[in-house]
Amino acid sequence: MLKIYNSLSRNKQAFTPIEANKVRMYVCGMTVYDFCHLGHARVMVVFDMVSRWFRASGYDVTYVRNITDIDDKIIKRANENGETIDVLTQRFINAMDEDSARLGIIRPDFEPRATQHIEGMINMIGKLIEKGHAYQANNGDVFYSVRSFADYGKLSGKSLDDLRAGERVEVDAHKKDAMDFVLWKSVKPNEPHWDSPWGKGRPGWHIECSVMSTHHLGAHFDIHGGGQDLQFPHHENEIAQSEATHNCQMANTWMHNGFVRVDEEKMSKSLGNFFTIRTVLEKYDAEVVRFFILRAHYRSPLNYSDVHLDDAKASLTRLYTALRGYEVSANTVDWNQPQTKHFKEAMDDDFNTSEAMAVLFDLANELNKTKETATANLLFNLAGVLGLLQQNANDFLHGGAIGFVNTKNNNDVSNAIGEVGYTEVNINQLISNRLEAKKSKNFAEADAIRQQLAGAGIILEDTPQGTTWRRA
RNA sequence: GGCGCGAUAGCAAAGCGGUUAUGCCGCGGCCUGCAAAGCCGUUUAGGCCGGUUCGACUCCGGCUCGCGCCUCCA
Repeated sequence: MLKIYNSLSRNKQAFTPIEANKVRMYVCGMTVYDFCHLGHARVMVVFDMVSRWFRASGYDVTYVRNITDIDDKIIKRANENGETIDVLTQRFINAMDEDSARLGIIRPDFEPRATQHIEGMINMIGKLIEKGHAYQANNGDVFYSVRSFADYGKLSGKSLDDLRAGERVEVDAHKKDAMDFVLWKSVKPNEPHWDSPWGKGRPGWHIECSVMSTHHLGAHFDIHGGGQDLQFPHHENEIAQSEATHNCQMANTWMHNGFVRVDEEKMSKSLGNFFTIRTVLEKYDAEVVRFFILRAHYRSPLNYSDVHLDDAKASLTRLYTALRGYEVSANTVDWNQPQTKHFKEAMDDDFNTSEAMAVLFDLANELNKTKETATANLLFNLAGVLGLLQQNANDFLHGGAIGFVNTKNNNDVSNAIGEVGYTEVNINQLISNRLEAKKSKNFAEADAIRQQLAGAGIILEDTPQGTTWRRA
């Protein structure tokens, strides 16, 4: 039985789908005005893992992750760059898709863009005004009246009377209550706008998620996810909008993943301490990043540093080393074996990937001892549930380092260290040379070759089947 | 000021009221021409103070420290 920690009830609860065998989940995605950083990577990887586990558990999953493609920061950035909003957002959507693909993310079933749902937003705002939950202020903006929604604060556990609105940011004088939030912003010079019953303008941020989730999943769906920082006010506001509009619960389960931190501080654009996914991928294999994210529980804070990435790489190398040389193929996992059962119990316990991954290491250990292809297959398929170990083992082990492109593309191995680096051809030639030296008991020569390669980060390993190599 | 989260060995990170988490690193052994990989073994834990209990890292209370949200943020 799958249990999930629900932010709404603040405890783990058995998951019961609204409709048998179906999971409908919505996750707040990115605002596309810049490259995705590791915090975004965590949301993508975590909810990819969640959707994979539901599918592996036999559910028919509909996964929606939105794209915010209209917002203050986008407008500002487009102006700064002297490009149109469409060009800017499309560029970063493309970049996001690339990053996401490299991290092994299965694309969500729907990736709606806010600008495709303006009409739906206007409709929902209209309903909210009709029902007395929203009002147009005299500056033309339409606000949601938080005091009109009795349950406001139920997700974040906040009480309107205890909040310190205006503590850090000046309150808009047009609001009735300081915590009221904007649904529709009236047009300003040189800004994109749409026609509406309240004049030309554009939507606020919160309304888009209520509208897009309703559009794809209905008024009431199973899971709503996102980063912890969205719990308040964004998700609280979504609840206020959707539940006031539809008179029913919006999502049964609210899931929030923990932050990625740098030096014990939240990684964020405003703090400027962020690392973009593509920067990190210049140095580390994307699977190392995925492994790094999944080996921690999704709700725990995750500290980013090169030391931790190196550690993750070493761990993943152990798994791939075990798998090297086996012909593996995708199979259905039998969940009744001791190890798979353990894995399943861990995953069913609020997606405990840490513990589930311990099973992968148990299997690697068993494989190293028994050398049974069946065990290799089990390891491959079980890891596959998490989107791990799906590369060819040698490809992973050979591809570890950066900067070994032989621009001269020749087979001259005599002077290969340095700016040129080694190609597979170079390395295989050296291995063959070393083998000859070993045969003639010329160990000094053999060791010299091994040293030469080691100096370039290439480690040789003699096995009964011959010599293999990997990048350090 | 309000609300919430966390503190596990050198590092990372889980479960669990009593029985090896796991990975990296270190150390010893086996293996190896020597290594590497692998295998076997092994040193380092549970912020502090109380309480409950036959027994607590695990439950309860207090304290200290760190982090997050209350502005946009994944």
